Amino acid sequence: MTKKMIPKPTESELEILQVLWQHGPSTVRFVNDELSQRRDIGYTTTLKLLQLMLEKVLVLREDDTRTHVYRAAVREEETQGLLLDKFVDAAFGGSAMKLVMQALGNRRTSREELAQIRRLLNDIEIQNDTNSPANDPAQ
Amino acid sequence: MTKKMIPKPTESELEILQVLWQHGPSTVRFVNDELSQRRDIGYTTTLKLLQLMLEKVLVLREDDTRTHVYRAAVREEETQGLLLDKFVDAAFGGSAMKLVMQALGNRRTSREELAQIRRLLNDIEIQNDTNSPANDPAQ
DNA sequence: TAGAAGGTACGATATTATTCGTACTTCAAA
DNA sequence: TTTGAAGTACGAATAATATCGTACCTTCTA
Repeated sequence: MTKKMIPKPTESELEILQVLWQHGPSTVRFVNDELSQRRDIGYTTTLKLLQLMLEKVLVLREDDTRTHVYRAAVREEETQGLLLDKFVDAAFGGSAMKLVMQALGNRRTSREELAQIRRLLNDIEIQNDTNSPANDPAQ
Repeated sequence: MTKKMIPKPTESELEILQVLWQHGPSTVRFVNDELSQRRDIGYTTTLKLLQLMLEKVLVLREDDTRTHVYRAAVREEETQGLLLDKFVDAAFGGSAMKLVMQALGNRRTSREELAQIRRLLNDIEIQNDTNSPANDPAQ
């Protein structure tokens, strides 16, 4: 019954998860090639990282084949949500609002993206109206 | 001329910066009391952290008085911006958009906050129209 | 003026994350 | 059937953080 608790991935682990999320199940060689495009990293380093991630159950692997295949064991959105929560606390004193304003304020945002956000805002507003009987001034 | 390069603060350092940003220049004692409310931490640990932060010039201090007073040497928004960039890369593969959607999607957002975002979106749109001659499909 | 209270300095230790070398294994091709 | 290319396993070195003990200094007050 206990909802699967995701251990917070480290920077390097996250880098690897990105590869797996983006490309699906992959060999060590493939993951390493991807990482190598971004920075200097040895093959056995990648291998070791994946092995550690396996212990933490951040990834799963198929080892029937000689060349093992790893795949993410944690979902992208869920993991990002977890990290986002911690990040909002750590860097923005818990204010998701300040974070959103920063994120939108300090970078180019295309017309299409703006529209996308507006749609989301509408959805949220409708949901607010539907669910909460009165409005609830923050306490 | 080189714009001051902010070293990326660690988790603990950020915790301390939050205190200094929120309360202004503070003594070690005060910072430690604040941190203690959130977690177990010894006085000398806080002291040491502040001393290390002084070396990295994340904080400045007045030591004319016997009891030193520390204050943030980096601005809140600037630091948050820096961290946000890195975080977007690390956790969201560089897509600030995905981050914003997550941040808005998975938490209660009050009517007032929604309005605030809408205002920001309007500002951005106006600025887009003013500055860019045609629209620039992301490349 | 002795000594307790409350400061600072700083070395030592523990912990975590990252990195890589080396040994061993398996497979396929010459 | 040898050999070398491509794998995996895993211990150990390194680096960065975080934590704390202890020594020492300053100030107040009984």
